[in-house]
Amino acid sequence: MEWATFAHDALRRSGARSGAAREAVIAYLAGQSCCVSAQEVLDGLRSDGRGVGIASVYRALEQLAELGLVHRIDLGEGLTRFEPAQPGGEHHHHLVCGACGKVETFDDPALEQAISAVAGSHGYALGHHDVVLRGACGACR
Amino acid sequence: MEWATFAHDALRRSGARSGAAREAVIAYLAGQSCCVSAQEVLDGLRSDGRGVGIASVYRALEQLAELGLVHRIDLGEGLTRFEPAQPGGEHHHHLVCGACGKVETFDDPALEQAISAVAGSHGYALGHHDVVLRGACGACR
DNA sequence: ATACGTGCAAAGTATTTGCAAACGG
DNA sequence: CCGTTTGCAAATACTTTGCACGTAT
Repeated sequence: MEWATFAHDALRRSGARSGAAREAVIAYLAGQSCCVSAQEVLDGLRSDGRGVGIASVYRALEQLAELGLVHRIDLGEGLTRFEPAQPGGEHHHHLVCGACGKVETFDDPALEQAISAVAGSHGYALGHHDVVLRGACGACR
Repeated sequence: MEWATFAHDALRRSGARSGAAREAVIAYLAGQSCCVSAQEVLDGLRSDGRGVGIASVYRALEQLAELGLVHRIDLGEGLTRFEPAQPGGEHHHHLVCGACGKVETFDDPALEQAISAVAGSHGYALGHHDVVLRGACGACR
């Protein structure tokens, strides 16, 4: 199922109404593969000729995050990034090159298992988790 | 070796002079086991009767971070936390309880190895990395 | 002496909130 | 209709910067 469809369903189920700004944010996010900032969302919508306000972008992202439809990602730049969350729980983490700023994603079962084991051994019911690796990418080393 | 001593040496080597505010920040951090915010550092110094300015705290933390003497940690609260970095490279990561806000630290070799393997397989020279696990702690579940 | 460190206040940036108007069910 | 959503502007929170003065070397 498309993420946008999934998001619409979840919103409807939560009792939310439909509105132009949030629809636009959902459509924009659905076309993103990796994390984007609130400002990037706004710029994307504005360049499509939509007169959206930044506050509506933040409100939409906040609402989607509360429903688990987007994940907040912090790459240490002093701003929050957001990305659509897959319903199945599949997720990836991020590798950031400190030299060129490139951001790559990765997904590693051994890492997930280690994380799960740590949470379990501390008595935690694991929720969301963020892993951000910083370093120098192949081209920049 | 004490972290404070290590920090002093590294600062001297970098050509920095000594100043009251930064000394106070170093002394405060040396007494912390886990991450603190800039405001917490300031409050700690102020309650010791020191007339330090918040700007000096930020400047000291920035300088220490650049020398690798403190690590910036982001737990997703919208502010940056700082903690003294051990010279040997030993470090820990964080578990945050979403219900009570408790922050615990952990250190897991399997996790570190998985991280190292991921970075290597992507051609990255691994630098610093942050792992933040969120969930419900034993008491809150 | 001279450059670095410091404190205050002002500026800057990201995000949130108050509010009146527009809008959906 | 009535409550949600929206855009704007103002407010807030954290962090950085400008500047005059103090201080270490």
